[in-house]
Amino acid sequence: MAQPDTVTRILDTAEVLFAERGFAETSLRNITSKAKVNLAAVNYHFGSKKSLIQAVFARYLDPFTARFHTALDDLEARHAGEGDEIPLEELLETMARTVLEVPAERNSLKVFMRLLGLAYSQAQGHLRRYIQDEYGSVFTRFTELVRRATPDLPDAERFWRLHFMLGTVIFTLSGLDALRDIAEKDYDEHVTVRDLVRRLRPVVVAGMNAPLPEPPVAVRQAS
Amino acid sequence: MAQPDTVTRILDTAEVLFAERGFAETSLRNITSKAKVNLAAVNYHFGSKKSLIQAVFARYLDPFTARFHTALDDLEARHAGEGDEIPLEELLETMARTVLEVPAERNSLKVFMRLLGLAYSQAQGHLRRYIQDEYGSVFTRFTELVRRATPDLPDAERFWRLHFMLGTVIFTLSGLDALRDIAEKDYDEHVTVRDLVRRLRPVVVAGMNAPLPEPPVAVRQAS
DNA sequence: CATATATTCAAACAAATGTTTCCAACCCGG
DNA sequence: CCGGGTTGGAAACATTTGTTTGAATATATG
Repeated sequence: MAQPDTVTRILDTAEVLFAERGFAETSLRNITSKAKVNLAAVNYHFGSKKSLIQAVFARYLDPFTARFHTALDDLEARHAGEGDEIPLEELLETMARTVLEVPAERNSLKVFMRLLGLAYSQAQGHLRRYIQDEYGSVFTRFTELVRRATPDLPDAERFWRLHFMLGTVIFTLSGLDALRDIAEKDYDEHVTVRDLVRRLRPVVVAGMNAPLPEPPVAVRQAS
Repeated sequence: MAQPDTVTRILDTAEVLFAERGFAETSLRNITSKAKVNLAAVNYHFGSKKSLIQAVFARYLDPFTARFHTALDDLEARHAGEGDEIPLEELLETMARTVLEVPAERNSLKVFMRLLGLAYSQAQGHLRRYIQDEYGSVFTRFTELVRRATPDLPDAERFWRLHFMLGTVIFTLSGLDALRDIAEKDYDEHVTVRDLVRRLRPVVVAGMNAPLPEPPVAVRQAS
C-alpha cells in the first residue's frame, strides 16, 4: 500500500476510460495497461468487469446519496416551523449543489455526469437495476418533496417534467465535450461546467413552471 | 427479390437491435440470425459493420433532411412578405412535426429517437463525424432561423438552450421504455409518444423563453 | 439455352475479449 | 528468521468478435 493503491488506480483509470468510450468499448486490457496494473488484478479485486463498473458508480453515488440525504435533512429542519413546504427553487438548488460538490473533490464532474448519461443510454441491464435498487430511495424522497412544493401540478405532469429536466442536465453535461467543441468553434469562449450550470438554472426553473399543456385533442369522452 | 429484400431485412433488424442494446453490444451474428440471413451478407452488402451503422442512420436522416428542408422552404415562403421573422413556436412546431412524420411511416419513432440518443452518447467517433458532415447543413439552416426569431437572446445563450431542448427531447424519447415502465407503475396511464410531445411543448417553449441567467459572479473585470 | 453476373451459404480466419490458473514476491506477526 | 496469507504477474484458456474465402446457387442477359 505504498503509492496509489492498486484498487484505486484501477478505479481512477477505469472511470475516465468508461466515460470517454463507454463500457463495452473499454477492455480490461485497456484499463490495466494504462493503470500500469496487471490484467488479472481486475478480476482479483473486483471479481468481474460488471462488478468493476458497479464499483466505479458506487464510488460516486455512495458519497452523493449520503450528502444528499443530510442536505435534505437540513432543508427539512430549516423549514419545519413554517408549514412543511420547501420552495422548488431551494430543492433544485440543493440537488445541484450536492451534485457539484461530490466530484469536485476529485475534479471530475465531467466524468461523473458522463457516467450518469451512460447509465441511462447504454442499456447494460444490470447497471440500471443496480442503481435503481441501491440508490432509488434518495430519488423517491426528493420527488416527494418536489410534490409538496408544486401542489398545483398533476402528478403525471410533475413526473414527466422532472425527467425532462433530468434529461436536459444529463444530456448536456454528458455530451459536454462534443458540445464544447462546437461551441468553441462558433464563439471562442471556453465554457466551464459551472458556467453551464448557471445557464441551466433559469431554463430548468422555467420548464418546471411552464403552463400546463392543452388536454389531448379528440380524447375519448369520459370512459 | 421476392419478399423483404435481404438488405432491408438486415436494416430492419439491425436498427431495432442497435436501438435496444447499442452498437458495440450488438454483434453481426446477432443481427443476421434474427434477420434469417447469412452472416456474410452484412459484409457483402454493406462492406463493414461501421457502414451498416451509417446506413441505418441514412435511412432515417435522408428523408428527414429532405422533408425538413422543404418544410422550412414553405415556412420561409409563407412569411416572406411580412418581414422575414418566423415565430419561434412555428419553427419548433415545424421541426417537431417533421421528426414525427418520418418514422411514423414505419411506426418506429421510438427507434429513431433512441438511435439519435446513441449517436450522441456513444462516442463512436466515426458516427458523429458522419452525421455532422452529411446532415449538418439542415441544422445550421434551422439555427439561423431560430436566431432571427429570438434576436434578444445572446448567441451563446441561444446555442446552449437549443442543445438543452435537444437533450430534453432526445433523452426523454430515447429512454422512453424505461420511463414508461416507471410511469405505468405509479400512475396506470399508458403514455403514448404523441402524449409526450404534447407535454414537451410548453416545457420547451418556456425553457427557450426563460429569463437570462445572472452574469457569472466574481468574473474578471473587462479584460 | 447458355453464359455471365449477382447473391447466398457454410466454413474458416485472425484478432480481441473476459476469465482462470499457477507461481513468484511481498508483508508482517511469531 | 520464518511461514502463512495477501497481492502481483505472465501465460494460457475458452469465447466471441468482425471479416474473408471459395464453392454453390439463383438471377439475369445475350
